[in-house]
Amino acid sequence: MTAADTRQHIVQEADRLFYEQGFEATSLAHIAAAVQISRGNFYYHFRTKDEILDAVIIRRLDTTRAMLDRWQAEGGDALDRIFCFIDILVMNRAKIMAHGCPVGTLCGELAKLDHAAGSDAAQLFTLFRDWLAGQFAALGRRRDADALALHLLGRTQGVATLATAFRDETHIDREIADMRAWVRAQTA
Amino acid sequence: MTAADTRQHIVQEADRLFYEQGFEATSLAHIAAAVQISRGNFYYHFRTKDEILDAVIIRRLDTTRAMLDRWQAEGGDALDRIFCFIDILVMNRAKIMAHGCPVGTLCGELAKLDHAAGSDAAQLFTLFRDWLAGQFAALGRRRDADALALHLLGRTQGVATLATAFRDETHIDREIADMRAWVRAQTA
DNA sequence: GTCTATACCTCGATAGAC
DNA sequence: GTCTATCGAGGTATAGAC
Repeated sequence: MTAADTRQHIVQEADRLFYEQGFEATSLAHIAAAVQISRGNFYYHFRTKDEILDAVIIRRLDTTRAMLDRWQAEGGDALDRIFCFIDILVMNRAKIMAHGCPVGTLCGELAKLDHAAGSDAAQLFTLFRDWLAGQFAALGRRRDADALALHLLGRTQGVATLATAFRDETHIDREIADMRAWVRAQTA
Repeated sequence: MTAADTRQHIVQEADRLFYEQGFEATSLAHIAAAVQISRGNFYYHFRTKDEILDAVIIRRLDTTRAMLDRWQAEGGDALDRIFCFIDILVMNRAKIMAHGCPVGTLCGELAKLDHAAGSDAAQLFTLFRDWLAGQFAALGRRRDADALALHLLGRTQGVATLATAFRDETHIDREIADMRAWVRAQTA
């Protein structure tokens, strides 16, 4: 096992645990157990717990960018691409009901902790915001593209928050259908 | 200082700190310092930290019920009352940008902690949900009142989440105006 | 590069004086 | 009813053997 492999493994498991349990509630012992290394070994790869958080955020930024690029390359029109975004809620429904949106809950937790990495985490939202604005611009809504992007982003966050609290699948399905109809209405 | 006074004071400060910093990040030492009592004295009033959480949730349920009752008694129509609900976002804007929605963030944190009190915290949402459904029913939307209530509740949660992440006042104002227009359109 | 052992701190919680 | 003193567990982080 090279150092890079172990490091990547740590970041991957930390990413999952930070999402499932929260950043503060996840101890280095949890991560070490998941990666099957000792707690001491951890400090060969990272100097502090905050450094892991930074690495996790960078990892999420990378995977998010890759996902958006993939959607962009898949050859549909802007409407199809916005539906890809909404489909995140469909595909991750179970996880969202259990742990919320990975982006929204991380930003929320870091805000409460008054953590310096809060602005880095918010860049994850910015990635979606700018990408969505690009799609709405392509649909001929260049003037209010950013407002439309924020609106849709906010709708997904609201659905995720209520999904966690109520675990009401009917509500999720209805809101998703409503969002799709709203998007279609923007272009018509 | 009677025991009831001290207890009430503890719950009041715990309520504030749980909102500002989160439940887990707030230690008994924080609360004791805010109330200006010793850590030991704490255990005369509560046996565990979880018991404080229960008391905080009950306090929030009580103050929320009182607020909804006040709105109901204030003598406007259902449309005015729904606007009172939306105005929470206006009046608590600064706090929401700093710490999010007190209900949404508590439910989210307790879900990640897999905490038994999570369902109690969700009752705070249920209070708003049922009250809003009553208003929509009064507006002649009895058949889909609950769906409309959940939709509006979700919208406010989305705004709160993005407000914390972006601290973008323009976005908050725009979404509030949009929500008001949406409510008006439901009754027309 | 990974380990064991451990330092040091803060946490929730308890005991007992006043 | 409030205090001081303290316990044991578990947190982050470090030292040094292998």
